[in-house]
Amino acid sequence: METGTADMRRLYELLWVTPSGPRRGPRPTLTLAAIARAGIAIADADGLDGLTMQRVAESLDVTKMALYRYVPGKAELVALMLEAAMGEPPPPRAGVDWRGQLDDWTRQMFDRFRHHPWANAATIGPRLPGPNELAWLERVVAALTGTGLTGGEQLDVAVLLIGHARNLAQHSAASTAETPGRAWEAGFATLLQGRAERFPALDVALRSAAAEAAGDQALDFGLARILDGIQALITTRTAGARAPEGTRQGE
Amino acid sequence: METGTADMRRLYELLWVTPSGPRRGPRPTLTLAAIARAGIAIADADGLDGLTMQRVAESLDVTKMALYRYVPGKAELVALMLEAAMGEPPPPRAGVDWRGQLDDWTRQMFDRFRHHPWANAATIGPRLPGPNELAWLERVVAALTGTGLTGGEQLDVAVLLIGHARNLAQHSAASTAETPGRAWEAGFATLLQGRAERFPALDVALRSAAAEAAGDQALDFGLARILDGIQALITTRTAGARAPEGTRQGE
DNA sequence: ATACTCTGTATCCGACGGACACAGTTTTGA
DNA sequence: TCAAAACTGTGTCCGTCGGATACAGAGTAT
Repeated sequence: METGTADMRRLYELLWVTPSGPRRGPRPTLTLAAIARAGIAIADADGLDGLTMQRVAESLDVTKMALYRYVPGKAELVALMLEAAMGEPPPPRAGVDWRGQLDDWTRQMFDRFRHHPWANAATIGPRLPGPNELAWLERVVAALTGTGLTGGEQLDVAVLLIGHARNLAQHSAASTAETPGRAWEAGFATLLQGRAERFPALDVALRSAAAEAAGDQALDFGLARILDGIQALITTRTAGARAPEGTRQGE
Repeated sequence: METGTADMRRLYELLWVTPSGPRRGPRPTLTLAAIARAGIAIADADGLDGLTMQRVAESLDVTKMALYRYVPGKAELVALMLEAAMGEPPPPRAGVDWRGQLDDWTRQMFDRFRHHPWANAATIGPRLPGPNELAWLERVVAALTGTGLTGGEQLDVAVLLIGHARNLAQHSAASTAETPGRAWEAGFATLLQGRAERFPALDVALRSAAAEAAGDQALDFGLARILDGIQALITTRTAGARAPEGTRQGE
């Protein structure tokens, strides 16, 4: 792996530069988009471990090495897949305040990650963002423009929301295959059998949680808390000092 | 990979069952703890990709196959490493309210993940938690006992905070090797060169952010927002069935 | 038509995770 | 006291995967 700075340039061209000019040799039988699509289908089914250059090639009726004419390596293929799987962000609903926009945005992001569980593993470590990824980011910042938050804070909000969407998608991916609701807590409860005195508070919480509702409540809960916190900050900003909106960094 | 249910039992014994009784054959030259320590050292240096059974064995002066007498496979080794790298949670500071406890807790968790960047990749997907992991969870729930939050909500808070710590540790790991501060945003700014009309809000935010302070502000920002949101919820709960503040969100 | 360039292919290699059989060592039971 | 049993570490082997390289055919430009 270890995407060095040398491959970085190649990856940049793959993600950002559109194919150009008249070609010379025989026409390519494949497309970057088709390759990414094939990879996504495989990874959706069997995860990133099941994603093999061999399997991708077979599903496209080509040899494994043919793929390397399009993609420098597996890491770059995954980057392309990620960009394609995210897709363009949905257009913002009109007439919705920042809170509604961020709420929508986070749930959309959650859905994308949920439909492509491998995306979680693919987004660890530093990476070069693609056009779609930046477009998603743009939506958050645009929604927060005019709220009094500084540019850095707007980016911090984006980081926070992306993290929550990813985190919860991962948690819910675990419970999908098994029991629908609180499968996660169910496993913990089993572990706590006969160990209640070692984790007393956890034991009480799990027993209490078992009687509550199931579903995606963890996503809703965290999102509501985060948005409440942001709202509190915005309130103090807009109600506070009428200082000019410039980049005030002091405090 | 694909840790099936068969290996699950073996992993459970590795994580939860203490070695017992009189052994029969020759004395083992290694220890699970020593193996985990060696693996952690390697993964800290070169990541999970650099972690090889071969390298772990070499650093312990044994053959690769000798490790398989202690650990069923690499996945289980990583699980042991994770459990050891997390360690026991630090004891809660006395005389601190729930907010201070959760603040401390999240920063401690952040530090662990920051010191072991591979832990981020090791915690994707469903897994069997070890004693230490459950002990960390216990701390959060214990801190929230008596705040009026239900058991499920307490667990949701834990999920939220863990996610934030992990997420920010990952982001800060990227900027460690390069420029200390906002290296992340710097790369984005380069990408936006000549593309400002495509991502207008993002462009403005990045220019504004460049003038602000750097450092771990993203961790502080998100943590403050999250804790603010939790505090708002707790306030409505402890205030009883009285009319809560305007944080009520439609369904 | 010819030279050039690009595509897909076949072959090969090193690294890695892991299976398996074997030899040596220590404890247990007679 | 002594052999059987059980466990440890080792050497060897295999399948798979990512990737390098050289080559033959296809299509384009001059």
